[in-house]
Parts: sequence; structure tokens; C-alpha cells
Amino acid sequence: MTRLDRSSHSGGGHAKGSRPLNSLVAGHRVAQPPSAPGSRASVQDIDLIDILWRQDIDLGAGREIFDYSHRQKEQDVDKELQDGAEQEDTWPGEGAEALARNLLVDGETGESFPAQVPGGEDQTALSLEECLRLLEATCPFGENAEFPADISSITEAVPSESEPPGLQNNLLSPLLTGTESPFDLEQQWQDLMSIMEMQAMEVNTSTSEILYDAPPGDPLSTNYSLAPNTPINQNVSLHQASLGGCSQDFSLFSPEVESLPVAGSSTLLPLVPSNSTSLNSTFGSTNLAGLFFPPQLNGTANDTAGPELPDPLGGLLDEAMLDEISLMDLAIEEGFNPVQASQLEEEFDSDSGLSLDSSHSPSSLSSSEGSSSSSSSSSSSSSSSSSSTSSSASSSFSEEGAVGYSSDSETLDLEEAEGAVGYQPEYSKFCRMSYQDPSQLSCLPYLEHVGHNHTYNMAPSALDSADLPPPSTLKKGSKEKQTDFLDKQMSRDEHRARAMKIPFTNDKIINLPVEEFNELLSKYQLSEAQLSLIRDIRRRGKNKMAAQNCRKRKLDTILNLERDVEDLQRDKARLLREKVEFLRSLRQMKQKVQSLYQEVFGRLRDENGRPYSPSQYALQYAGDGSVLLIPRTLADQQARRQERKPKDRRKWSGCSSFKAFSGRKKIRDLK
DNA sequence: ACACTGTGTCATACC
DNA sequence: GGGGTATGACACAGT
Repeated sequence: MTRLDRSSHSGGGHAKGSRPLNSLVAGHRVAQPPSAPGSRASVQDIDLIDILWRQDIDLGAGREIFDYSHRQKEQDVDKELQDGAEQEDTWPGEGAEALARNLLVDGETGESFPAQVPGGEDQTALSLEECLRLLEATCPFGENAEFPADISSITEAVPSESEPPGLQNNLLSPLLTGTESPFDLEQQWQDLMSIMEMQAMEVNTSTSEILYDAPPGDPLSTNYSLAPNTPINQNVSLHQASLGGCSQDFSLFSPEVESLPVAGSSTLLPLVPSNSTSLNSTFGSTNLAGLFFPPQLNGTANDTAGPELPDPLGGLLDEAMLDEISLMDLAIEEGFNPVQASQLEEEFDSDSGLSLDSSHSPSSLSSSEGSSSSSSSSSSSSSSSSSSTSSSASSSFSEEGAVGYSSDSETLDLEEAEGAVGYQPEYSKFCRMSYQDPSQLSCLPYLEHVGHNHTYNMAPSALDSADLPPPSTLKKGSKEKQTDFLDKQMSRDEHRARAMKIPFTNDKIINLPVEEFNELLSKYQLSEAQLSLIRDIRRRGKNKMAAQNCRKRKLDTILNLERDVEDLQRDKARLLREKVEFLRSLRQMKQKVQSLYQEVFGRLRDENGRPYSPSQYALQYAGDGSVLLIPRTLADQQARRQERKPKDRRKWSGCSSFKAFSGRKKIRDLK
């Protein structure tokens, strides 16, 4: 395990076999016998494994002839000394590193979606429920309704300028209860309106129809389908109400109401039958105000128009949901309608810049990966700029042998003499492209003894004759093979060091502190060439470790970024789910309001006890809690004016000083 | 044959 | 200024 321990501190980049092979290629020395004296019990096993692994190693031309063209001096030395290379070499293995990354390329749609999750819908819905309840208690509304002297009216009539006023639709005015603060309800309505407006601005009608009209069980589609010829006074169904264009028409508190020229009573209650067909068409095509218009009130309503009307709520749900919902997330995590999910998925397949496959794959985000990368990312990244090797070692990758030889080197002197080879082709296979936790590595028993040794290991000085097994104990052939393998595994610097008869190991050269290193140098009579080589070995060795650490940091950063992407995707999916819920609540609320409107309107009777024509009258919600019955023409005018100033709604929404609007009838006794 | 990946190395900047 | 570290770039070997 010592080897493994050391591997945890030495360069982790040796999981792959290329480097050992490089060393093999570079080296021309005779390898050390596998079991040198003093070596640990595992050494022989290691060597045997390595030998087996190297059976098919290509022993091509050395690469140093290319790499060191600029270092003529060293080349000369190499050439000079390689021929007379000694056979005693050891390769203290560097630590094995189990680093591989399993890049999680998670798909992330780049599309942006409007954050239109309204916050007050629940409250609004509740208020409306209560409103409905109260309204039921107050109905029917008698004839001879009075006009309030002070009215904060909310006109929802939808202007359809190309059509006769009488054919235009009315908006339902939410009804206030006297027990409830009108202002609160106004605010709720404003919230609702703002939501609808935002949605309407983005609405793609066709899209909305596709999404929400299609499902037969969809409350929207069903609830808005018209039940023709429904008696007015009977239980009102909300069929065929349309919310299309609600952003424009669904204005409840029209400031213009106050300023509207008050028509005479004649304009208020013209009980002129209207063309139901026109009404329906207008209502369906143009009116948001038509949202709450009860077509049933018109006995001649064209039932064919109903199903074709755009879903008034579709605009609230279509693009926002379609564009932004992570369909698979919804389907998987929330039991989202698979049909919808599949439909939506088609739309979003193309905009994914990243693949989500790996992110959802259990294997892609292994526990080791997640744990190591997550815990280490901050430390490694934060300390990367200023940290030394030790700081890097403290990072998550220290477990993976990311950080050099460092402290262990001195305790591993014996290892260096082992001549153990660290090439781990199998390990490399296992760990390639995935961060392998050291614990996982330990699960491979045979790998415990396989350390990495590619470069800066044993120096000739460590290759005492005592370290070598008695020649007699080894067959000549096997010995040659082993030594040959081991020799070829030596790094170029090791070969050079041995050729130059450097009296200490490369490991010491590289890892000793400066003071000790200088002291070590002072102990020996070294030539300039030797000193130069030693310093180059030290420089390269340190840089090698630095490169390994640098690469590990890079991987760590990538993993962290990937994890961040996943987190953001989860957040996005969650927000979208919440949005869907909000929209669902909004839809329910609208249905309630529509029902409320129809019920109220349907119970209204004129002086003769006849119901009012929805084509001629509309209900209007006053700020003081009263509900007004106003001529549709007036409502249309208000709607038109409002349409011109859609942005002023909020300003006047709080205005309640509508007084003496003669064009209205106040629905009395609403409370 | 080619692309990709891992690794070592060098050059350079920075501390 | 020397030593060490970090990192981009390059070359090479292996897959």
C-alpha cells in the first residue's frame, strides 16, 4: 500500500500508460531485476504484472531525439552514456492516480422565458370564491337597478370597432362583496390583469390552441365550449367564454369610466336583441373582455363558434410553458402529462446547447466524482493562484495523487530502490475519463501494488548491487526481459542521470527542499554537466507535477461548472413547475370568475322581468363593491379608451371617485 | 488514416 | 536574481 500511498501524492497523470511507454521508448537501459533486495513484498508482483502488460509494447524510436534537439548538451551526454549504461536501475513508482473525468455535458436550453409567475393569484382566487359565494346570496338582482353616486367602475367591455356595439362582448366584472375590501379585490384584479397582459403580449394564439385546447379533459377547452341555447335563468354554464385578447380588454378599473360622457338612460337599457352570431364571432375573435361574456344569455347564440374560439387562457399557458418547461423534467419528476411533454419536447429538442444525457445518467455523475469535485472545487480553485504544491495537495485531488512527489519521497527511498514499475494499463482503462476515487482504486487489489513510475525515480546510486537479486536466482532470459522492460520504463532524465552517474535519485533531486538539495549537492564532487543535469531534472520534475496539478484543476473546474449547470437546470425546472401551478390556479380562478359573471348576469331582470341581453349590457364592477349593469356600448367605449392607454391602468386602478355615472345601473343589494 | 486523449516538456509570467 | 508555481502550447504515444 505504500506505493499506493505515494501515488496519492505523486503525479496523478500516470493512470494512463502513455508516459511509461514514453519512458520505455526513451530508455535504453537494461532494466533492473524485479525483486531487488530491500524492496517490499509487492514488488515482484508488480513487476510481473508490468512485464505482462508490456508484452506488446512498441519499442519504437526514442522521442528524445526530437524533444531535446535544443538541448544539445544533454543529447550529447545521452549519446555518450547510453552505450555504457548500467543495468542497475530502479523505478520507484510514482503514485497511481485514478483521475478520469466523466464529463457531464448537460443539456441546457438557452432559451429564456419570461418570469411571469404571478404571486397574488391564490389570493385572488380565494377572493373570487368568496365573491361568488356572496353573490349567490345576493341574487337575483332586481330590476330598477340604481346607479351609484360614487362609482369606481371597472369596465371590461371589449371594443370591436368594426362591429356594431351591440354585438360586442362584455367583460365580466368581478363582483365585490360588501364585507370585503374593495381595494383588495381591486388589487387582485390588477394582478390578474397584469398577468394576463404580460401573457397576451407573448401569446401565440395558435400555440395556445395547440396546447390547451386539444386535451379533451382540459378545463379550459371544456369549460369554454358553448352549450347553446342554455336558458339564461337556469344554471349558468361557462361555455364558450373567450379570453382571447384579454390583456387589452380585461380591464376592470377603467379610469375613463369617470370621464365618459354619460349617455341618457336610453343608452343604458336598450333591450334590443342582438345578433347572436355576430356576437359570438366578435367575442371569440377580438375580445378579451369576452372572457366572461356569457353567450348563453343570448338564446340564439351560435354554438358553432364556441369551440373555435381561442382559448382565453391559452395565452397564459402556451408559450411560457412551451418555451421554458423542461419537459422531461416535468414528465419525470412531476408526472407531467406525457403527451404534453412529448409535444413540448419536440419544440425544445433543437435549442439545447448541451446534452442532458450524461447529466441524468447515474454513471455520469459518480459519487466519487461528485464528492471529490464538489468538495474540492472551491478549495482548489480558490487556492490555485496562490497555493503551493501543498495547497494543491489539500484539494480534492490530493486523494487522486494529483500533487507531485513531495513529502512522501523521503519516506519512500526504499521504494525507489525497488525498481517497481508503475505502468498501469488496466488501471488506465478503468479510470479513463472518469474521476476515480482512490477508494475505488483500492478495490482493485492487484492495482494496489502497481505504482506509477515513469520518470524521476531511481538513480544509479540507489541501485546498489545489494538491491539486485542474486544473479543466480534468476534465469538469464527472464532477467534480461525484466531488466529490459524496466529499463525502457525509465524516463529520459533517469537515463541521463544514470548515464551521468548522478549519485542520488531523481526523486531526491526533484523533491528535496532547496536547502537539503543544495546540501546534497555539496556532499558530492559533481561536474558542471552533472550539476546542470541535476538542475534540469529538478526543474522538469517540478514542472511535471505542476502540469499535472494544473490539469487536475482544470478538470475540477469543469466538473464544478457542470454541477452548477445541473443545479441551475434543476432550479429552472422547479420554477417552471411552479409557474405551471400558478397558471393552473389562474385558470381556475378565471373559470370561477366567468361562472360568477354568468350567474349574476343571468339573474338580472329588467322592469318587465325579462333578462338582459348580453349583447346590449354588461356588468361592471365598481370600486365600492357594487356591480353595475351598463350598456355594452358604453362598456365598449371604455374599453377602447382603455385600449389606448393600457399602461395607465395601474395608475387609475386605485381611483374610486367615479360619481354619478348616469349610464349605469347599479345592481342593488349585492351584498 | 484519423481523431481524441493523456502526458511530458518548454516557455513564459508571476510570486 | 534564484527558486518555485501556474499555465498555454506543443509534441508524442496510445487508444
